[in-house]
Amino acid sequence: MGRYRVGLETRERILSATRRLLAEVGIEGVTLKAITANARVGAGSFYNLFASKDDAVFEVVREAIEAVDPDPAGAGTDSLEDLVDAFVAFMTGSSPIARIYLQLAGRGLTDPVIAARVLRSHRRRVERFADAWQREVPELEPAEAAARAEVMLGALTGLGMTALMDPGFDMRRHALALLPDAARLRATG
Amino acid sequence: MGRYRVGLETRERILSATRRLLAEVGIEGVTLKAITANARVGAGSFYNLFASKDDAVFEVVREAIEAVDPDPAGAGTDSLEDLVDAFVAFMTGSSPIARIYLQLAGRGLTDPVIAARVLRSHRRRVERFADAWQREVPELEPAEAAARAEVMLGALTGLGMTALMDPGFDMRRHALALLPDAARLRATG
DNA sequence: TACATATTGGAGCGAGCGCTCAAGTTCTGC
DNA sequence: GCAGAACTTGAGCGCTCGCTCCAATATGTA
Repeated sequence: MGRYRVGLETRERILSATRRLLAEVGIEGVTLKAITANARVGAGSFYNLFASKDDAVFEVVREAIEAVDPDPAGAGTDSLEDLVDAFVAFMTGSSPIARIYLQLAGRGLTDPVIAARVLRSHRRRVERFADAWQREVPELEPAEAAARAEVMLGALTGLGMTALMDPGFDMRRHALALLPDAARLRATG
Repeated sequence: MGRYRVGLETRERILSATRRLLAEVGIEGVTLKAITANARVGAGSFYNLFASKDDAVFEVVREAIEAVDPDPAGAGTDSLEDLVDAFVAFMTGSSPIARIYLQLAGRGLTDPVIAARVLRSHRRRVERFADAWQREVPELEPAEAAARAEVMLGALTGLGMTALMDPGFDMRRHALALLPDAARLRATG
């Protein structure tokens, strides 16, 4: 499976086509026919290199998440409004990863394996937000900071869904309302 | 569509079969064949009563949501905490339809037809929440009440997703944090 | 060069999908 | 009890799906 030069190149073309299609039509819209047509490859070539369609899809999603994940060093210097802005940009920006992420989360509602993966990345993000809350409002109990982070992320996720369905939706405006007064003033100032 | 007694009964049998199947096998598992076999009805009868398969699915979801409505008549008597409690009950209660609702919303991220339907019901709900905000805090500008309703519903949706993936998640606790102080005190007694 | 192995395209398989349609049956109001 | 609307059936249409198969060809190795 991909031992000769041409084979590896074909593999890359297939992954690239899958990536492009995931971005354009989402997880359910990705068909084998679309992938092979887009990669200009026969179905036989595809199955010479991948065990199944899902095999290719998971590989692309894995790579995409990895590319976005980094948490650069986790230095802990990001403010609450930084995090909110980053999340809004993630949802409303040009990158299609957000849509895929939410569709994956939707699958997680019935697929325990996917649910575990989604929850893990969710928890990591809640921690980041909780830390930022603590820095913003130092007198907060840690549990209270965590609770506020949870609510904030929930709201951002929900607002993101609306934003992705309704292009006219001003996600940033609503998202900023989630900030404590001081941070909101800084952000809108 | 469903004007004679038998027709209405058939309609109920179909909805009941759809409800049962949605609960048992999830949204992907519900096929027309399964519905009609389960309801002991020909495909033609189905299409005499429903415009499409999705039509029946939406109806089931709509009814499930309505079932937890604290003010089905729209009398304008529901408080903010009533609405939040109803949403939490819908998400965390015994009915498996909440899962279906969120999966439908997920499909709306790439399917414009579904997106339109989801957004329509979303807007209706935002209005209900906005009215309740207005009643709770009369000095609020209408636009501000609408904005708070939007954020609140976004948060409830996002928290619902977490709750459905993580059985240990205390959705109600986090949801109540979204209420204004007076209402929160009333709700937590 | 000779040969094994990897890679290729694409016709086509079998299954399953949502949905249509023509024909016959049942119900209701008058 | 009759007209006509509402209801019913289920074979089957047209389509798409993931995937298989295999002869032809390209590639790397000795």
